Amino acid sequence: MKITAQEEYGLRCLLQLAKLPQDQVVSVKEVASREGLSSAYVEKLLRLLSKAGLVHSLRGIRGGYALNRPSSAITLGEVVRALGTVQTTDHICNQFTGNALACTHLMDCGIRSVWSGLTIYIKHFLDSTTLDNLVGNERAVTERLAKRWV
Amino acid sequence: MKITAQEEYGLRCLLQLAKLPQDQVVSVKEVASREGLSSAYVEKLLRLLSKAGLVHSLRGIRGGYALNRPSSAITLGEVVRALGTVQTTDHICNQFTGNALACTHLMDCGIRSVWSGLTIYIKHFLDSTTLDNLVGNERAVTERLAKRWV
DNA sequence: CGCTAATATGACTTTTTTGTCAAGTATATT
DNA sequence: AATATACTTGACAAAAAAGTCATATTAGCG
Repeated sequence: MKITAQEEYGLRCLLQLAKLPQDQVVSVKEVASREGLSSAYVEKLLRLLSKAGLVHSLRGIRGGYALNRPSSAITLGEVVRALGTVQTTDHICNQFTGNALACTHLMDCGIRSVWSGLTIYIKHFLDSTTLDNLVGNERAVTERLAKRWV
Repeated sequence: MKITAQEEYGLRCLLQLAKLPQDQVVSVKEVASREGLSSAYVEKLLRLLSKAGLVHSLRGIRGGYALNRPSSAITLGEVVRALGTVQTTDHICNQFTGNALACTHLMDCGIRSVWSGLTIYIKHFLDSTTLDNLVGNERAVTERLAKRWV
C-alpha cells in the first residue's frame, strides 16, 4: 500500500507546470533539471498526463508543456488515476493469480468489503485535494491540508 | 496507490487462521487449498506474518499455524506493515531514484505534506479495523465497516 | 527408533514496474 | 527553405516484486 514511483514523480512534474504563469509553457528539459530527473523519464510522465487530458504540449522551437485547466480544477485523484492504478473492486477480484481458476471467495467475500471500503475512503481524500492546494512552501501546504483532514 | 499482492493474499491466509476455534492450528496445505493458492506461496506469507509476531507455528506431524492473539486484538495496520511497505516520510524522501544526487525539494516540499497527510489518513483506517471485523459474510462485514466509515 | 507429515530457509525464476534509448515529426526563427 | 529545438513513439534494459523449488529440520506416532 504505497505511492508508486510514477505517481510520485508525475505529480512533481505536474506541479512544475502548475507554478507557471498563465499561457506559458515549460520544456521537458527544464522540468527535468528542476526535479533532478532524466529528460527521457519526464517525457514519459508528461506524455501519460497528456494522454489523460490533464496537460497539452506545443511542439517546435519554443514548445513545451502546460496544464489544460487551472490548477484549482485538477484533483489529485485525476492525477493518480492518470499515472498509476487506483484499485477498484474489479481489480481486486479479477486479478487473482493463485493456482485455482478464480478466487475462492467470489460469491461471498469479507476482504472485498474492506479493500473497497478503503478504496472509497482514499478516493475521498484524493478527489477533494486540488493541485493548487499543493503549490507553495511546505508550511503553507501542511496547514491547508491539516485544516481539512485533522 | 494500491494493495500489493502480498498484503492481499497474506490477509486472506490470516483470516483463515482467525476462523479457527481456540487452540487449534491449521496446516499450510489446508490454507492453500481453501484459498486456491500454492502451498509454497502460503508458506512464504505465513512466515512473514510469523516474523512479525502475528502468528506462530507448530512443527511436526500435527503442526500448523495459529494466531498469537485473539483476532479482536490484531489490526489491519499491523497486518499491512508485516506484509507490505507502508509509506513514511522517510521512504518518500530518501528513495529518490532520479539522476540528481538527492531530491531537489529536501528543504521545502509541498509534496511531502500531501503524501504524509494521506499516509496518516490511511493509517487511521487501517489501525481502527481489527481482524475480527472482517470475519463473517460479506453483508455483515460491509455493514460493520459502513457503520464506522460513512 | 524410524517413518511420515509438517514447518524453515535461502536461492532461484518469472513477471511487472521503472527508466532509457534511438529514430522520427513538428514548428519558430533566421 | 534550412536549421535548431522541442515533442512523439515504440522498443528495449534494468530493477523490484511475486511466486517456486529443493533441501533441511522438527515432532508425533507406531
